Amino acid sequence: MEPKYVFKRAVQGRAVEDISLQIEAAIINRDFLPGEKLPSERELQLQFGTGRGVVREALKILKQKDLLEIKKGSRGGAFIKEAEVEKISESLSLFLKQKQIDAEKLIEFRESIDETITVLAIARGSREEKKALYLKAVELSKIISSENPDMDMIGEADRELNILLAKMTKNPLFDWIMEAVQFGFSSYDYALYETEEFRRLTADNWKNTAFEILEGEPMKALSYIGYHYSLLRRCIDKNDVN
Amino acid sequence: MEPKYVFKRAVQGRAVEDISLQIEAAIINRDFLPGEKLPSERELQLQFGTGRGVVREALKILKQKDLLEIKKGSRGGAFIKEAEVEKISESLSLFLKQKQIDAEKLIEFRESIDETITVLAIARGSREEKKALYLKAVELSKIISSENPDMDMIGEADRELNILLAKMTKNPLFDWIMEAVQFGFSSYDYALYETEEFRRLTADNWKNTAFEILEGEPMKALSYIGYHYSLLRRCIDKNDVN
DNA sequence: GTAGTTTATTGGTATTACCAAAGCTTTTGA
DNA sequence: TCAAAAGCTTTGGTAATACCAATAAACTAC
Repeated sequence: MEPKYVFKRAVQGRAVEDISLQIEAAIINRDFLPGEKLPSERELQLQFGTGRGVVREALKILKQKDLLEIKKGSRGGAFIKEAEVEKISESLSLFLKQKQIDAEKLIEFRESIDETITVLAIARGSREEKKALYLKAVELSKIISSENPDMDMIGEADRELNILLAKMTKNPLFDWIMEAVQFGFSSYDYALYETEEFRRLTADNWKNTAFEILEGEPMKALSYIGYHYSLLRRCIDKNDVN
Repeated sequence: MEPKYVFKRAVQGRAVEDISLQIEAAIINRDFLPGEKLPSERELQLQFGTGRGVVREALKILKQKDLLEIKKGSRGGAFIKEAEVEKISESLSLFLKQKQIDAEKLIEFRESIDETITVLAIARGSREEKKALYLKAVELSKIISSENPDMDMIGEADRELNILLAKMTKNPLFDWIMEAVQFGFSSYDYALYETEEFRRLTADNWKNTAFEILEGEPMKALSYIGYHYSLLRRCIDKNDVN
């Protein structure tokens, strides 16, 4: 069987770049659909008229761009991947990490985004989603009132709450931004759950927020959101020696 | 001279991943500062105890992540790079393309950010900055009322207005995000300036917005911001055949 | 028919050799 | 004396080859 798609010979001297661009273009152009498989490395090597090494380097780039998923073994290969927010936010969070942003700037930013998200979530979230959010908040409360609360579970629950909320906006951009700021800066959030007092206050506040979202009360929900960040600020101020 | 930093041997079977993670960690951890150079590929190969191929694949990944800049020749090598917003917008725009996100989602997102930016800009921008913003808005008006308005100049002025505004927040996150979402999708903004009618309305509106910011009137400024996006939406609706 | 074994495919790694670009050093020539 | 040119050296870029390792399908024995 002849290949479904034939690539052009790569230009010498910048073969890796050329190859990755050709493949990327083909994907964007929907010549390969998500789930489909690229030819094997050995086959690509022939089509591009290069060594296998450059093909591999190109594939690694595309994998990093979250365009490909690579599987080993028989019937393995490079599969076109459906882009996911998680991977995209990674690049933003990496950027933020490198820029060493201070806590207050980040909190301010997140708070503003969170307000919009909350309003949209109330407007667009389905009743099921709102219930799920509330249940997750209750779950967080339970984890926290247990004897020896597992910090990892708490962090995970907090993260999931934020993600659930962002998803309810039905706008992937909010997903993206929330994932990103959280991805790199969960450390700040952990601060909220370190002392018993803040732990309880925060969990209760999440429950209240989720409740008002369920009730469809934007102003009340927003006031709880504000309280959340006010708690966070107090925590950071106490902990940080900066 | 012995190397400044020594990496650990890479684990067999996922050497590329391991190497790229080790180097990334070292960069994030500031073991290498922007502008500094990693050891040569042949040196890294020794430190990681691997072949040169995997080192190269790892470096390509980090280059794609915008962490490295690679130069050929004597005194060449992999240099640690100062992260730039462009890369974020690139990956964001790739994501939006792949997901086929429609304009409305983008507008919605930008509008919400813009509102916060405006409020913060009024609160934190210096009088000089506010004046500069207003002057830039006047300049845009002038460009537009000229005989044959240069679309590139218009686009540039619009972009600068947004940047000025974002800078006034004194929070770089707003800067970055605005740039990121604007960069990839300036095409939509251009739509606003295509017909003579919208061109004038938009420019006037910018002037009004800047004026209210100068006056320190957040509510009035916000209402103009809202009008800006309402104009944008009408434009897109008219132009887009989707 | 099912469990275990073999085998073919495909990505992962190592090695080696050579090319190409770019900076540095030496030579050349006025 | 000094500047242009030639050559040298370092370092990334590419090719070719061989072998390892994982995986799924085909096969075999019971």
